[in-house]
Amino acid sequence: MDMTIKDVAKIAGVSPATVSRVINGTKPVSEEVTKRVLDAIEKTGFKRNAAARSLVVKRSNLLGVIIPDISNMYFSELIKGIDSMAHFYNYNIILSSSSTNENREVECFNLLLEKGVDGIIFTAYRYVRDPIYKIIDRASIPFVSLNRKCRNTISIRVDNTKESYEATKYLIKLGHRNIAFISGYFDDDASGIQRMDGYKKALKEYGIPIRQNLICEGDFTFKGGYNGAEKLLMFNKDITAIFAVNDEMAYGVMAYIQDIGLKIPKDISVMGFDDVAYSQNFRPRLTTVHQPIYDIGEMASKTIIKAINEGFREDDIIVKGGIAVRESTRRIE
Amino acid sequence: MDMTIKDVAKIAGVSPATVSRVINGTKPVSEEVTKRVLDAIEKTGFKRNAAARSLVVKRSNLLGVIIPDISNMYFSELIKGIDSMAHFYNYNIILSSSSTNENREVECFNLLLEKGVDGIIFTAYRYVRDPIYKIIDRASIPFVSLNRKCRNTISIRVDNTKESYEATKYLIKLGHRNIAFISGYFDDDASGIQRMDGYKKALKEYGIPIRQNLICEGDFTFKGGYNGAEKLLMFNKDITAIFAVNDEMAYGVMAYIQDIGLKIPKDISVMGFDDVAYSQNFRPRLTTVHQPIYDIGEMASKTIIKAINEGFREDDIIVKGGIAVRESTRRIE
DNA sequence: TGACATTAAGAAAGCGATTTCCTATAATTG
DNA sequence: CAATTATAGGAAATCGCTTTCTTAATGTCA
Repeated sequence: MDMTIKDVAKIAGVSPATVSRVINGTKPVSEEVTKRVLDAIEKTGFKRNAAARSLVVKRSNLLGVIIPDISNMYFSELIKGIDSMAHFYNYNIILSSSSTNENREVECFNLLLEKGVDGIIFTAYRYVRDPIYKIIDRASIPFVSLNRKCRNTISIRVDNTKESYEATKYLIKLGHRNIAFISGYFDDDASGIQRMDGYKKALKEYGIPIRQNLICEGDFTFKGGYNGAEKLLMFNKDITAIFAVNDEMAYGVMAYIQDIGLKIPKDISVMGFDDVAYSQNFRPRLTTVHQPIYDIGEMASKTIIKAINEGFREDDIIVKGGIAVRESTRRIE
Repeated sequence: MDMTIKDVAKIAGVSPATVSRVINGTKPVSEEVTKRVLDAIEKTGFKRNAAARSLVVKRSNLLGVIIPDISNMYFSELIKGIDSMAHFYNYNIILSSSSTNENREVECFNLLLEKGVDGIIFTAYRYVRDPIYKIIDRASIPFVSLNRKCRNTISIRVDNTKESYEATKYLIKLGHRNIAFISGYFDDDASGIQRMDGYKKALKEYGIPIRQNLICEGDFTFKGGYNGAEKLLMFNKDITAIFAVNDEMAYGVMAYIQDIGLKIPKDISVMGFDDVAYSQNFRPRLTTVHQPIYDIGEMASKTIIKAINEGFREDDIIVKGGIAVRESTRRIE
């Protein structure tokens, strides 16, 4: 049923080697023979068998992508960028949702490795620990880690501390003093914690005391933001601004504020982080730290493909962020 | 560098065949030998080469997934379901964004076929035409088409006409008579058009004249919804409800309404379609036609894997929807 | 105890491509 | 024009695994 290169060769009256040469352009083939081969391919609808091919060329033109939750806008935009650039370079991506589960994450790495991907782009959920480091160190392909520095790996990320520092400073300059913060997991070892560092640094710089009860642990979900806001506002009536460590939580915060009948930004200013697509759309539009998410995705693909071809395995690329000022924050006296 | 089954065999002091049997459990191997093989695998970090394997077993355990835009919430939830169930059955998914481009769509099919996927799940962007039918008819793997009936293919979908009819009826029963409709593309041949049919059917049934200027062509994007609302409300001051053919456009509609200072649902009711995750979150919460998106994804995986194993290629599965009543609609006199 | 059935493990073929090595023909050159 | 060099295309090896076909060893039964 499915045609092989031999079938095509027979029909075109040439050897399989010649068919291969026509397809890949690896060696000159006369015009006349080329035409015969092309015709045979067209006629048979032949598609070369990728398994057989990668067995000999030792490349699959497949990129593995591991992310915690594909239905999170941040990740879907990222993937869109990754896929687009991968496609440009003739790669396809194998997607693997690690959920929010470390074992599953390890499983994803192993599965992708077994599938013979040429490289893996991943965003670790919470931390990167020994089992994953062991896999990375053993494997012979390059890895790109997004949003987190990671040994033996190419990392691409914004300067979380700095961006968060700037965002906090922006709120302070608007006159806010009682700025609450909804973080990621306290035992996270990357973006969440770094963003908290930036927040604290800005407060310190302006001589504003860090109040532990204005800092609330979050989980990057809408509900986490909602609950965080509830907890914060219930006990701290003086809060004038809330800075959430990602946009999804910021929208949760806004929902709570709206639910208790307050207005944004009149009563409370809200600042997010990430600048996912809907933050420019949904009302009120969110003031947030902009990450060029799609571009980071594209960069990840481009970089890993370069790494595959040139053989390097480590780098640390910082991309620029910036504050997208929109409607959810305002100046106060 | 990378270990092969031969290396493992040598270290364990057995033949490659035996190693294969231990890994796959295809034939009994004595306990003692099994242990030696397992140890060797552990020690070497051996991962079997998927290319070599699928070359002989003629299966890749890979599912192709083609969707127009992964950064659209509807599709990302879908993919989450697909991936989750695929993982359960030991499959991985290769994702391919077709963008909103027919040529690219065809390319995606061909690329996935070449990669040797065992089946393809797709959501066509606008219509399915000859080039794609040709591919489907020629291929020896099963296809699942989401949200659209399609020849020689297993389709899974909600009854768009019926659900849309019910939604419109719901608005009518709330007292609305001047119900505007923002459709998909007018030349779409599936969900968009079917949803419009349902809308018209309900109006007819209640003796409400269909006013062509209350129907506006949309494109499934936020901006499309926003612009549509603008166009509709600019010229038809009597509109009391707007029914958009998907949630993203419904949020665009709501944004426009808010921007001109009107209130939802006090001044205008808004109805969506799809019930993506954020529709339960963002305020005001959207009243919308519920599709069990994640479940449809799971079902797609399960069904296609069954089709792969049992060899069938055609079916038409209708899943139940229903109206999720929330905050964006209200009763009027 | 001899004949037969069972069982574990090895040898070797084969999956469908690519690629190296080789040959036959055409082209080039002194 | 003979000798050398280019060039197109074929034959066969190879990639790493699975699987069929054997074989040797053990167990069973009359």
